[in-house]
Amino acid sequence: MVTIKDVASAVGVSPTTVSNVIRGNAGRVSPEMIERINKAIEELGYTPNLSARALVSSSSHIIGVINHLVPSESGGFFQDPFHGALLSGIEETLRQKGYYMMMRTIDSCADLMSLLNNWNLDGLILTGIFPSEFFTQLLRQDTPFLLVDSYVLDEVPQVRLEDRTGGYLGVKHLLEMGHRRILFCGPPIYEHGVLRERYKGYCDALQEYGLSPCREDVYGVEIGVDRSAALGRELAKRRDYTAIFATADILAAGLISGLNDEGRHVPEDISVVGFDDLNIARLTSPQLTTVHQDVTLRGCAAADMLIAHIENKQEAVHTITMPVRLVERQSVKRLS
Amino acid sequence: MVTIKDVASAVGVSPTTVSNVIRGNAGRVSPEMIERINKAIEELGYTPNLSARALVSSSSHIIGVINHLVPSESGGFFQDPFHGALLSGIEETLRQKGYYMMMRTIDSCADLMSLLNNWNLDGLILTGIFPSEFFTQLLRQDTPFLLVDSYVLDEVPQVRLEDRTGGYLGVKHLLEMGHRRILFCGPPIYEHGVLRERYKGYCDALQEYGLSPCREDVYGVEIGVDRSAALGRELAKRRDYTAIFATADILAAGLISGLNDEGRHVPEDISVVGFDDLNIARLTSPQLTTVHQDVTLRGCAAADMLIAHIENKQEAVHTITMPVRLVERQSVKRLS
DNA sequence: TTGTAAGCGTTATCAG
DNA sequence: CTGATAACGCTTACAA
Repeated sequence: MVTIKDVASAVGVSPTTVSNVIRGNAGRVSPEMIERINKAIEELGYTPNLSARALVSSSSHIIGVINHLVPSESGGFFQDPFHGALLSGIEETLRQKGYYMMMRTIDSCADLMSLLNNWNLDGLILTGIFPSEFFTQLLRQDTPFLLVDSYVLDEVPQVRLEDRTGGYLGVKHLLEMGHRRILFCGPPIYEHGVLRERYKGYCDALQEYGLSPCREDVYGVEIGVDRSAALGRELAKRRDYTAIFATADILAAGLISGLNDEGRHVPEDISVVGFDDLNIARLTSPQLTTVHQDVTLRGCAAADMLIAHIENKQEAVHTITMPVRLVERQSVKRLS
Repeated sequence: MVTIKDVASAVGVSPTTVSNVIRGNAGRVSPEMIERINKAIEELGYTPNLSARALVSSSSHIIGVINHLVPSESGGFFQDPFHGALLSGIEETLRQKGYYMMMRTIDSCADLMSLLNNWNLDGLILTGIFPSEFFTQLLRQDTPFLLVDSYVLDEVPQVRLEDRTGGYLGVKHLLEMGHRRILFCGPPIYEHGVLRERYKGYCDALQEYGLSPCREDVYGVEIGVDRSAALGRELAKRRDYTAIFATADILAAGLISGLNDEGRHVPEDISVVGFDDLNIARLTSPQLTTVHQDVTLRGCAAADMLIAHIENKQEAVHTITMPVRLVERQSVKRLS
């Protein structure tokens, strides 16, 4: 391991000077010296020891990307293609801006706090569902953090989506295609949060057509292939509706599969609209009509926003909202 | 930030003693002292600064999980559900064994070497495709590393799969169901590696039935929805085969979708066998008959094996091979 | 059983 | 423009 000292003695200067040229502390050192030192750095293959830097500067340039472990769906986090797309954006942006990404699932708030202190994390991106205890604790300290796709209170910094509009667009499309009885399927609805908003959009659209939502048209189902397929089989029994609005493509795909198992076909018998427009929306047969969001871009936005907070706490924004749009494919049938 | 010193002075002992009880260096300190110190640690909310520890012990307990960035498929790494499942296993195991996971895509070998030194990484897990230059460089230094699902030389430590058997099982199943002309679709075949093995299995099975493989039955296609669907549309034109063996479920799903676009249905017109048995295998219609592997378990195995290398370089194994089996679902039709 | 002191590689302060 | 020197929080000989 070659250190600053090695470089210094190779060139015949003090460690301080080497440090200054490394950290771009220009002005403070002569051009020819910079030249010589850079050459030595190159030749010796010097790489800064970031642990040491973190120690002395109490800033690690490490961002924690955290998922709260829900026991019922162990590993589900990574399996969900939504998170893959999100991570892709987060990782790329962090890397380009000179940050490192430490990924971890956690059980408890204490876990998270330990992690934070263990590594002097510069910031935190939280994905998934967190009990509000986490936020009260996090808000009480000063490491910036931010939520993506959590079901969450307004006070917390986050990258949001036009969820209500999304719900509205998906359901309105079904209504325009002649459907009148439309089921709403998504993870259990929380008081605040994404799903609540999408549900409101669902209601908005129904209302616009003079319809009113009813309890037995709303189904709660956890994200996951097995459970959504099971729900699909269950829904195959009902004959009093013609369409389903699902709050995630992965759910929609499972539903289609379950319906199929029971001989109900999409879109001939039942029309389905999804949400997200992930790759899988084009892998199902029929391809899924869905509400599009740019998940990867959302990851980028999250990372950008967090870094803005870290580097310049003043002017950084607290919340941003990303747009949605409807993408028509093959899973909706026009009723004559 | 509360440090060892704070704990020490709170209890009225030296930092060394505190350090000893923290690091479980028992024997060296009296029971009642241990008691008092632990109490103080608890009360003050002490958390070890791992940067400092890494600095002094030149071991960080951080494992780098690395993907080589192939420009043509930016972000593809994360999108691929295979990697999601893999990561899930890796993360869980690392965490349980007290390691931290730093994820990063890299452009070049130099990038990787910098990362390694920057953080004193204790080990490396590589996923994806790497030029052999990487391996020669990595083998030349002494941080343990390991490959999962790369297309790779034998000398490198890795978690393998019964790829040849997998190819054999999938194709044999098609043969048993009466198919005689079977296409092979996968990413471009390299001289060594996973796909080569699967292809050998394909040949094995054909040979067993007195058939011989021919060049025009082998298709190369990069992993990705668009490209595999496009290939599906292309394959819809050929009428001289009845079945396809795809080396990944995600490919199989794309193919089915593309075939569908052109009015060729699975399994009525064409039978398809996939590989991996990811969640999506149950989301396609028809559900995919596929060669199963336990991807998450493979991630666990990889992490376990790497840690064994790190903590006990002697007895750790160099390579392990995980089993496969065929899972029959609905994408293969029996020819009368 | 406990304490002292040096040192890991870096940055920051201040003096030359 | 350059260089001592201290400090970051921790571990580890070695000493008491």
